[in-house]
Amino acid sequence: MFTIGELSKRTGVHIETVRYYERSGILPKAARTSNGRRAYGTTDIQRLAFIRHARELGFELSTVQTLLNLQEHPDATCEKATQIAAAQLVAIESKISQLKVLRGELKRMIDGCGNARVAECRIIEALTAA
Amino acid sequence: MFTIGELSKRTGVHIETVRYYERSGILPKAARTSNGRRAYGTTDIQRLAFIRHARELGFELSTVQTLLNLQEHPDATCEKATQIAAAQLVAIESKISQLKVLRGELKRMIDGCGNARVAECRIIEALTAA
DNA sequence: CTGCCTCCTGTAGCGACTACAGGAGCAAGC
DNA sequence: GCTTGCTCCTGTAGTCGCTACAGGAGGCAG
Repeated sequence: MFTIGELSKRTGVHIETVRYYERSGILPKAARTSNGRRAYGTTDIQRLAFIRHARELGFELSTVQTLLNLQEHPDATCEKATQIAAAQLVAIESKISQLKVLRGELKRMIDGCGNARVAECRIIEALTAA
Repeated sequence: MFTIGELSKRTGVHIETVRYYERSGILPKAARTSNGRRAYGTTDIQRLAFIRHARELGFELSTVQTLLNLQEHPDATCEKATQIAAAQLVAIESKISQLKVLRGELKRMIDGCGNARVAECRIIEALTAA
């Protein structure tokens, strides 16, 4: 059993975020020591690490909740998990291609700008003319 | 002079967003007709289109504000604009490469999953083991 | 005159945190 | 024994950029 600070260090999740997770129900209400402090065990580390990794992959908290529910039913088929991951993949790919368009536009703007006066600035112009 | 609805249609910015922009100071307080409705002119379309385009490029509203200020001083050098655009380019590039990493990880997860039971699911496993 | 459309203000909600304020407990050092 | 400083607690409000109401007024067409 260790403290919230320890849990935070071991998972890289801020203390306040841990408390937020508990409040929003994605982490169960933590056990308490006699003096009212939250006490965590290895199960909690695992769950929090799962959440963190899923969040890093861009899953929303509600989706992470679904994935956690799946994890707790090892005998079910993992169709749903595949479906969720596939949807996320599509979302990420569309975000990538969208960002690439923006990158192109920004590059053109910057290249076109001779660092002269604002009046002739390609960057401002590009935004104005849009 | 036209209404907020007209302005909205012409720029593709939602009415409520226009009012939000006014509230937050990035658009000046609109002129009003005798019956209290907001009245806009071509200058407003231009400013709003500028904002919209800049937002689409991922600039934050406060940065858009800075760019608008620049636009209003045509005789200044556009160093600052270049600097802002360059910073945005860096941010977008880092986001792209980060997303590519995630894409790779998601792909591997999905490929590894044979749609069997959750217990053997590569997706859940990948998240758990992280 | 009855709908219906647009507009108005003001406030609250979203997602996922983040940042306090104000207070309690506990260990170490003087 | 007392101070200092650390971690912890709760509760609330702020962030960003909208978005979504509620509740009401004006105006036009059938």
